[in-house]
Amino acid sequence: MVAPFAVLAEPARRRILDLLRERPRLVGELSAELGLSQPGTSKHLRVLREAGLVEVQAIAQRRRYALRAAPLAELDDWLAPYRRFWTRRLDALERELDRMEDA
Amino acid sequence: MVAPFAVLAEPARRRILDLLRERPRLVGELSAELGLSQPGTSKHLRVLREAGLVEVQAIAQRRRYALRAAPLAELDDWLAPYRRFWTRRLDALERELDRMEDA
DNA sequence: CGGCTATATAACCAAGTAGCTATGGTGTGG
DNA sequence: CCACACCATAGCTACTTGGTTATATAGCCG
Repeated sequence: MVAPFAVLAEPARRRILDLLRERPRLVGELSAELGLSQPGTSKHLRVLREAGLVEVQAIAQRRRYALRAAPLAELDDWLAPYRRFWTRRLDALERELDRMEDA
Repeated sequence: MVAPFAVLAEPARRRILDLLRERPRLVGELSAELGLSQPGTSKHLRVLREAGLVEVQAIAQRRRYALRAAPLAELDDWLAPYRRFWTRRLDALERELDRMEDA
């Protein structure tokens, strides 16, 4: 139940979640798509599992991993109070772009 | 221009941003509030600076650090496609809580 | 100018970790 | 029931990193 920040610091793990967002996958599929060794993939999956970010379904000797996005809410909560800081800037940028289009 | 994920994996750095969200601060203030050594604090500030998450203003021999939230948008972008996955669950939870209140 | 304050950088160390290969466990299918 | 496929874990290594102390740089003030 480590904060998801540390878990998501690893690009490979973000990539796994991106893939699972599409549909659940077997370890072998993930390993192939990541271009990573099978044990390496399993290690990342373990971290994600312990963080509650994925759930496993056993199908014979296979393991189907699926996304569990709930813990990401914690990340969103941390982010929330910052949102107004950059939306302002984006608004300013948009106005700037609009001005450039006019010219 | 490292992805902000790795930068924010460190609790001390998230704490720094939280403090700067309130108001800009000097290194000494941050060091004190974090309970960290001054060099340690400076090291974190360097990482945040290189990630574009803070900006510095020199005042004599002091350094006033301020929040620059723009790079957090990248984090928000990554998070966006996941949002619908847990809002569903939260909605369900809310309905459940409403039901409990009624009882 | 001399000493003090504020900060950055350097050098070092201990701990964590991501990758690998090797191996173990388990269920399938021929 | 046996050889194989799928996956997890163990064990190793190289690298990264967060913390420290020591030192350098720079500006202030008496």
